[in-house]
Amino acid sequence: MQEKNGTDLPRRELTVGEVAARSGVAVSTLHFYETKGLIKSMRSSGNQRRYPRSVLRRIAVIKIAQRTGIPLADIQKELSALPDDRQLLASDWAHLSENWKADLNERITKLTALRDQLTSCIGCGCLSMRDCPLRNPYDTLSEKGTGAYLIEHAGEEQD
Amino acid sequence: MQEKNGTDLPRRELTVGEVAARSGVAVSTLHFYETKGLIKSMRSSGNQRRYPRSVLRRIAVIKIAQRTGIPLADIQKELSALPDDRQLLASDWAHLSENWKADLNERITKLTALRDQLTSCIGCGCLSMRDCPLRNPYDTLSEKGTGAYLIEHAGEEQD
DNA sequence: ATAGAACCTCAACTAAAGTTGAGGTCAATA
DNA sequence: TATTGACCTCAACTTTAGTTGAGGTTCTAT
Repeated sequence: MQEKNGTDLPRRELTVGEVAARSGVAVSTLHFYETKGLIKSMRSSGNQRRYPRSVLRRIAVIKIAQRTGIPLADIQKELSALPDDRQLLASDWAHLSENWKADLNERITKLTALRDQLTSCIGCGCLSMRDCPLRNPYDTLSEKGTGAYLIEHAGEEQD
Repeated sequence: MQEKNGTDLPRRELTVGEVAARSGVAVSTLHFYETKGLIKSMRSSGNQRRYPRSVLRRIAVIKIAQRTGIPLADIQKELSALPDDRQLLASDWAHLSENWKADLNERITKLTALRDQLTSCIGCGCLSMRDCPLRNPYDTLSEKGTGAYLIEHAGEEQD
């Protein structure tokens, strides 16, 4: 099967549809990413988008970052901080992914702590304002000493 | 300081403001939770919300579930599946938190796998469609054999 | 009794990450 | 050449989890 551009050489440029098919993101998403400055396109004579092959790697990087939980706006900032929107190099990737790995590790640490608290609190079920590690991070009253605990001590009900 | 209800007994009912202060969520959020069926209120003669003390525990449970990443709609479903909107018992808590712990574990597992892939790919930077574990989960083309790889093999550029 | 804090409802707005649709153009094929 | 699929823009809509504001009422303290 011959290439659509009428040559035997592999085309340099991809259409949106091709990029969508290969990257696994919808055409509308590519449009959206473009409005957000995450990717760029050249235009054909008829105003249709044409992408260099390197856009696929860029999209791959975006999707990996998203999987780690980084918001698109942050991804955009980091990508645009690279000199001159050039094609992503292995060294860029190393730099970006180191940052994202740190973020990811932090998230994992937090979730793991939460899980461990959950595990140790399942049998207990107290959810005590004072004592439960699951609630304490949110207990702002404890600093103020508003008398909430007096009520708790005196009352028939618990929170 | 005397209680606002003019008795020396601890009040049974809390106002929205009190619940907000104690639970750490905004009044507007309590209204919002009510529209979503996550919490309920009684009304005073003047149509103001009055809450039983047990709402605090309910809100605590909601917030814990949210921290694990459960959407409010799911939390609502699970809470409303409990018989008759009764006050949450330790056994309810055990049941709910077991479910949520399983969810959380799954999320931790996925994120950990992602981190490990990230770690092993940082030095590499290939992001190869075929070989990179970071990209492969999304590679739908690989099943179809569309010739993408022929192009990759022949081309000067990589994706 | 009255000021001011706290409360009420309802509608509109926010943010993120897109999707959907209308109305129109471009390009490859029969 | 004509059709059909792929593409274009722009606006509006979706979901989640709320927040903000307008206009009006209730509660509590002085």
